[in-house]
Amino acid sequence: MVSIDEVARLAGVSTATVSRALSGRGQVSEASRQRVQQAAKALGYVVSSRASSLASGRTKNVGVIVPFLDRWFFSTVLSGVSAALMRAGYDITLYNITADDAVRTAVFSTFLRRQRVDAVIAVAIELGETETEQLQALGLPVVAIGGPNPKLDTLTVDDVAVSQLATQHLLGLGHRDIAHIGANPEFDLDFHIPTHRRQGFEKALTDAGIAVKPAFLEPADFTIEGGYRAGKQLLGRPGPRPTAIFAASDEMAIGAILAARDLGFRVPEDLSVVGIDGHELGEFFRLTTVDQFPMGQGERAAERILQQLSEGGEEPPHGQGALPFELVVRGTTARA
Amino acid sequence: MVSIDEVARLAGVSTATVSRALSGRGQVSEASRQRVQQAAKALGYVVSSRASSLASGRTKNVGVIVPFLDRWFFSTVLSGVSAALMRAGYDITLYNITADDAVRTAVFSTFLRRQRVDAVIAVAIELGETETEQLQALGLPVVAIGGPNPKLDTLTVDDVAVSQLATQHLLGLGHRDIAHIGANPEFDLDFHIPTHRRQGFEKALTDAGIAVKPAFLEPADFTIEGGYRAGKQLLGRPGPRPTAIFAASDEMAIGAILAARDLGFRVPEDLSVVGIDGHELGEFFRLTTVDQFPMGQGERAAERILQQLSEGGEEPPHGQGALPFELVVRGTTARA
DNA sequence: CTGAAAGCGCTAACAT
DNA sequence: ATGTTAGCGCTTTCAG
Repeated sequence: MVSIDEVARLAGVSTATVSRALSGRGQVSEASRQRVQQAAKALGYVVSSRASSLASGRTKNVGVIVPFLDRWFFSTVLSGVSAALMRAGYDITLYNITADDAVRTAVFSTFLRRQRVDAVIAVAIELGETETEQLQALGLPVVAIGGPNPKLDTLTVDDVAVSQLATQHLLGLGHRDIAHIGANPEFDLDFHIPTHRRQGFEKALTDAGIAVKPAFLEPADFTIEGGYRAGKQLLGRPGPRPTAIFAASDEMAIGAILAARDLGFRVPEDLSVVGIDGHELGEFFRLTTVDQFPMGQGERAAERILQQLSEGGEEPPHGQGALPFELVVRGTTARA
Repeated sequence: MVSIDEVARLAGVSTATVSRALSGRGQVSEASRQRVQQAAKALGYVVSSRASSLASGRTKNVGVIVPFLDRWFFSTVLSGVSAALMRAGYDITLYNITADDAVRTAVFSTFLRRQRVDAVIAVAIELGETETEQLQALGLPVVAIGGPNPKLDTLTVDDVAVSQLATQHLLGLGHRDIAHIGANPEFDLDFHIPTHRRQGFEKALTDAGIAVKPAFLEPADFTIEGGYRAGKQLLGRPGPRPTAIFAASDEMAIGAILAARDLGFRVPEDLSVVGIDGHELGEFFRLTTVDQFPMGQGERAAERILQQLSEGGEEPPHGQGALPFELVVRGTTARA
């Protein structure tokens, strides 16, 4: 590996000047800068992050914690984080907190404390009291997506508002008998998203003067299969049937659509269905949904971190940032 | 941050002994080891990877290169890699090679050369001549998933055999008019997977004495939507219709199933469909498929790397390792 | 604007 | 088995 000394020698300057010219810190004459850059390129020199980070305290690396990798939402957010960070020349170290509790503990008590990262982004992780403190104790910029967490800088989408919006769309189309798929107490981890989405649904209904029918509340596990089963329940059993279904995730909405088809219902003629998320499959199923732009969430978090890393220690924009969302009307909803 | 000196002082030994006791390298008396470990725990000491890696040359970190994060296959492989590596105490630095060519170039010429990683795993990346050389020039263990690449240690699944197996399953069920969805010349990046899968299909047919009908070869882009369109083509147009469809990916198979349903065909009564991959959605659609265990691929690659990293420089198991696959018969295939 | 030199926190000979 | 010590390859004062 070619080292800084060789570059210095070839450029005819000291290693200090090479360091300054390459990092952009401190003053270097244009002439020196040129010669150093040429020398570096000629030798194929790349600054050793080991040495650089030990000397400077900066690693040019951000740690990203995610609860799942193999689920669409998380990998899409990660994709956004990665794109924005790499563009800025940062590496990213990935911490996948799995079901394994030992791993989770180790990440907070050991992995993150190895001085390998300049900052941390936590994606949709419900942090325990201790974990939040451990994160703060790192003394690094931290941004959490999903929340809110009053102790951390957070980017959150207002789930109650999101599902209100989706429900109001159905209401606006003249639907009165609207069922809800989602709300599953046993599945209410991760910031109580299922609960919030049910609350927004109920609020929209109540505001419109419509009573919430318990029989129209079908719990499901946020998967296509779960949505399918719930759809079968809602549409297949005797008694009153809904004219529209609000599913608390796109995957459940897709499951419900498939269930409706299997039961001989046409969507949207016989049944309207709306979801939430902006899932990649939504387009294919022509699903009306509320997009929450997961890729953009990742990019935003990354930019926020980069900003805190560049600002020479200005007061961090600590607070609860609101994430955008948008109703996307496609083909699965129509007039009642 | 508590440093090694404080631990040494508290334990009443030198920093060298602390280092030895904590890393497990060199001889330390049981008594000293105990005292050091207690002191370290009491102070909450974690070895600084910056300092440690500069001094030792080891980073306890593996670089992983992936072409996409937001596609099921890649994120699932990554998930396997991550699980295995974290279990061994390794961090993973993620390099997402996107469509952006500048980023790709930067990864090979700069990011990977920062001395931040001990080894590299390349997931399903068709490496150029130069890139392969750059990887070798790092002087680190490298394992590539997908291939083969004669210059690197590689883990590959035999795509020709995989699709032969799937096709033979259809043949065994008595099907003679079998269509193929996949093979798309414009989409033939990434190790020519589309081409290999078509070859296996044709080989199985030929071996069974059946001529390949060009009209039964429908190109598609490996998405559900692409499979849907291809299915519509195959089943909707005038002329002879297949009794079975071999789709070169599960997502296309699912699209084809949906197309068949829309056209009024029952699966598997009127039409058998088989896919390839072992996609998470396969279960829901009761899809018969050839599973290639992506999570296992990631774990294997990680284990291979760990092995090379631990073996004190034994001859690396350089070679072309074969990855397992398995026919999973579910409900979308039946007798002709 | 530039160079000399003192570390950054740890590991690995080399002694003992 | 343990301590001493010389770096690892950079960055950053501090002088000039």
